[in-house]
Amino acid sequence: MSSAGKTLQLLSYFSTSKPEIGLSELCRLAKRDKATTHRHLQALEEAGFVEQNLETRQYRLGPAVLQLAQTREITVPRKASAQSVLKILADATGETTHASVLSGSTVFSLASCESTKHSTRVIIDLNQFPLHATASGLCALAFGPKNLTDAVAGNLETFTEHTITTQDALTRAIQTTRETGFGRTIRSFEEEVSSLAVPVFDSTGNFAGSASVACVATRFTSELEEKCQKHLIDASHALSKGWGGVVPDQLAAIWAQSL
Amino acid sequence: MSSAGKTLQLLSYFSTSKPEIGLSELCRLAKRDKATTHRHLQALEEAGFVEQNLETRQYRLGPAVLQLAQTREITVPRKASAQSVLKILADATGETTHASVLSGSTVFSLASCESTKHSTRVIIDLNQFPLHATASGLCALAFGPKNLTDAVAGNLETFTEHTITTQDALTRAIQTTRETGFGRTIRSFEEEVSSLAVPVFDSTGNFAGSASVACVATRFTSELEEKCQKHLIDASHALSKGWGGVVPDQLAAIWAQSL
DNA sequence: TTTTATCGGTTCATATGTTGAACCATTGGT
DNA sequence: ACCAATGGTTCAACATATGAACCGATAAAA
Repeated sequence: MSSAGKTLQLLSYFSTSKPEIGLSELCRLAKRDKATTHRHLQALEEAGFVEQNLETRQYRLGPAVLQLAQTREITVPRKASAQSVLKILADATGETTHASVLSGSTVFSLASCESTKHSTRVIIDLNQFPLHATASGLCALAFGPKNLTDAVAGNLETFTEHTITTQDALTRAIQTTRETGFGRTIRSFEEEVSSLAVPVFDSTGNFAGSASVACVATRFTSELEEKCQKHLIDASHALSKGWGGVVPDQLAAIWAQSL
Repeated sequence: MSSAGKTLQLLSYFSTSKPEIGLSELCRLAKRDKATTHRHLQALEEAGFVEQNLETRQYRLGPAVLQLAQTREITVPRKASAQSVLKILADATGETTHASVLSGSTVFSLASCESTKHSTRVIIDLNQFPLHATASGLCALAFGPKNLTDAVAGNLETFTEHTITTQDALTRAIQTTRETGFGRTIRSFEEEVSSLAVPVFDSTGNFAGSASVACVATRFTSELEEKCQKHLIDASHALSKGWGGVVPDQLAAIWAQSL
C-alpha cells in the first residue's frame, strides 16, 4: 500500500464510539510504527483532516471533512434522500434501518436510522461492510459489478460461527439473493443481528447501494421477515427514485411473485 | 511536502462549482505529473475519498467523506470548537466574548468567555438572544434566513431607551449590518453594554450563528471598536472553519474594505 | 525518593517507495 | 487520415518514507 493509502487508512479508525485517539493507541490499532504514524498524522493535520485536542493531545477528525462532505452531497445527493426513506422503513418495521453505497469494490455506510419501538436495538457503527457477511454486501455481490467477486475471493474473514467461510457457500448465497431479490444474513456478522437487504439503483441503471433492516436476532420471526420484505421493496423503489434510477423490471417481478 | 500531503491536497480542488475533475485537468490544477497524480487518485479511490464517474472517467468526491463528516459532527460539538476561539478573542480585546447559534428562528447562547483584563466585565447569562436588540440577533436577521424578519415583526420588546422599537429603524439596522458586516448595538439590550458581532457559517454555506464581543459601554471607544472588528473577523473565519463552512467572499471583501 | 511504565514526539542511517519522461491506447474533432 | 486531446502504464533514477533507538515528561508503583 502506498504511503498515502496508509495515511488515509488512519482516518478509518475514528468512529462515533472512538472519536479521539492518541498516538500510541493509533499505532496499536493500525499496527504501525510510532514515528511513521506521527508523520502521517501531521500530514492529515496540515490538511485539516484531523486536529489535536490540545488538552489531551489526542487526535480527532478535523473540519476539512465537513467541507468535503458538503461538496459530495451537493454533487451526488444521496444521504439526504436516504434519510427520510430510512425513517419510514424504521417506523414501519420497528428495527434499525440502514443505507449503504458501493464505491469501487467497497460497500460504505451512508446513513442509518434507529427505531424507537423497542428498547433493545441494533446500533450500526461501521464504516465499511464486509461483502460476504452482511445482507447489504450480498446485495452488492448479487446485483453489483461482476469483478466484486474477485474482491472477496480468498478473503472470507470469520466473524461468527454463522459467517460464510467457503467460496462455495458464498456462491450459493449470492445465487439465493439473485433468486429472491433479498440479501439475507442470520447472525453472520454479529451474533445478535439478523439482516435483510435490497439493492438500490442509480441513474446509470446500475447497482448503487443497498437498503437494509438490521433486526435483533431473537425478534426475527417469519412474520417480521415478511413485514421487512414488504417495506424494503418500497424502500428500494423510493431510494432508487431519489438517486435517479429505477428498479429493473425483472427484479420487481421477482419481488411481486414472492408476496 | 509528503506524498500523503500531496495526495490529500488533491481533494481540495473539488468544490461545488467544480465537482468532477478529469486526470489531465487535475494535473494542471495541482501542477503535477500525470503518473503521480494518477497514483494518488488511485490511493484516494481505494479509500473511498474519490470515485470515478464511469461514463466520463472523471473523478468526484467519494462516500467516505460523508462518514467522516458524520462522525465529526456527532463527536465534535460546536461548543467545543467555539471555546478556544472565544478565548483568543477575549484575550485580544479584553472584553467578554460570546458565541450563539441559530436554531429555527431563535438565537441560542452557545458559549461565552470573560476576559480577566478588567475587573468590570459583562456577564452574559442569557439563553436566548432577542433578535432586534442584540448584535448577534442583528447578524441573524441580516445574514440568516429571510423568514426571520417575520419572527420579530410586531414583537419589538423594549429593554432600554436605546432599544430599536420600530419596524423602520430595525430595517435600517439590518441594512447597516449587511453593509458593514458587523452587527452593532449600543446600550440597546442592557444600559451598560455595547456589542459588536459577526456572522458564522456552517457546512451548508448558510448562516449558522454569531460571534460577538460585549463591551462595558463606557469603555467602548472607537479605538476599541476597531480592535474588536479586526479580531471578530478572525473569529468568524475560525469559527466557520470549525463548523465546516467558510465566510462568503462577498462578506470577506466588505470587511477587507472597512479596514 | 527512586523505579518503572506509560505517554507524545524526534533523530538519522538505511532502503524502500515515489517520481516523471516517455510511452501506449482511445476518443473526438478537422 | 491526421492531429490533439484524453486516461492510463512502464521503469530506471533517486528522493523520501521508514523504524529502531532515543529524549523528555508525566504518573503510578516500589
